Amino acid sequence: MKKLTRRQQEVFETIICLMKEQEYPPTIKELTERLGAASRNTAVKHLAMLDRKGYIEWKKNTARGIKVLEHKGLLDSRDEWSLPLVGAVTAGMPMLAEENIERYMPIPKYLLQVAERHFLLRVRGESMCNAGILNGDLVVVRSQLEADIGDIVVALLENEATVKRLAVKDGQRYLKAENPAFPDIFPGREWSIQGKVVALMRETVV
Amino acid sequence: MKKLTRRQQEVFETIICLMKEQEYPPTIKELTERLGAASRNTAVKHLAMLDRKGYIEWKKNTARGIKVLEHKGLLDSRDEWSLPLVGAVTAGMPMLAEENIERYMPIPKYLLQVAERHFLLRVRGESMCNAGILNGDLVVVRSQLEADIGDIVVALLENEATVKRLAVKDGQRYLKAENPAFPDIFPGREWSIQGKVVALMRETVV
DNA sequence: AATAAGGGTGAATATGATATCACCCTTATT
DNA sequence: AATAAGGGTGATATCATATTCACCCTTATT
Repeated sequence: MKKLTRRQQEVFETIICLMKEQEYPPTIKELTERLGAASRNTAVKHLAMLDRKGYIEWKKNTARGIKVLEHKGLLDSRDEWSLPLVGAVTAGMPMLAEENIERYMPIPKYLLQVAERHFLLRVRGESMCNAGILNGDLVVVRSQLEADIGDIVVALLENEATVKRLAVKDGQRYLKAENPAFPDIFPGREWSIQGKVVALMRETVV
Repeated sequence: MKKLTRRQQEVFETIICLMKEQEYPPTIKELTERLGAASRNTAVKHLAMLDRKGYIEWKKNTARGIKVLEHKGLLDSRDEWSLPLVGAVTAGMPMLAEENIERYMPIPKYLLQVAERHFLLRVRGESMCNAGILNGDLVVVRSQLEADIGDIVVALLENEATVKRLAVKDGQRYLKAENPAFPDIFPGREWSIQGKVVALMRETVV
């Protein structure tokens, strides 16, 4: 991408700034004023240049027709997915039924490739602390009914969801707690894998 | 918030849809067309209603003057901060100098209250694994030169940054590794606290 | 039967926003 | 000395957009 002059950089940042303030792009008039310029043509020329250099997309004859293009992460819009935070995990087929969804939370895109078939779960308890998963952590789960040995999974036993590592002993699969104080679980009758933990977020209480 | 009629819900979703397509709000004309209505006044009336019911903010005499307000997480925009990912941590005053910043990454707002004085750091090594911080984790650090005993801090010793827990023994502060295999560090001559770890993100390699 | 509210039409009007012209200044580059 | 490029001014023409008015239909509610 072609480099910007100091002034062009300034104009570019002003656009981003105005977009964050208003939630939509500025008009040429607004931009002119914020730049402290007297003539709108000043803004017009800069927009044309920023468009030519690939920093924005400028649609002609369109009010606020400015689209800021990705620029080394300076612009963060559209870099997130919206995933459902699941409260109660239930056994009935549609785990993501309306009632189970507490709210939607934005998750950075770099934590997962696609948004489909993912949901969030708040971890309760210390049974996985040796795997770096603490009480209160928010885990991103990919919804799937199978998993590989060694994966950290969300399993459903008797209407209760639990996060454990999938392990095998004597040819039998079981759920291994990553904390010696907690027992491993050798599931009895009915149990199922609901998904695999693919990412994690922790907010420290300050 | 007042409930929407079926049609109003439809209009509302159409607006969000158009915003995602274009990256800026639609004009009344565009909205009218997308709704399949013949008269712009149809769109105008709906906009007025959505504004009155608190779903949007509609600025008069303004092209594309539509702001979609928060609606149970359906709209995820602007829920993130853009923080610098620091590569090399250096001793020279401006830790956040241009050269040190690898890139900017969007961080969900709920992980921290304000964006000011925060940066990101990629954790290397296993010395903090008992505190739930693993190799490769991305920690969100609040930039501060002091910290309380028990805080997990980013410390700078001899031009190297390290993440440890701040502890005290015999009245002397030291850096405690949360992994018995790693030694605690009793800093010698020059060392400093650069910040406090306030959040964490982990992306599991799938 | 009368009324209110949601939803819609069509056209005139006002105004906000964009496009473009000619022209100016300064600083490098050739 | 000539030229090109960045940066800027001011005015005008044109277009896109928003606003408003009068009027229509349907479905509940009173």
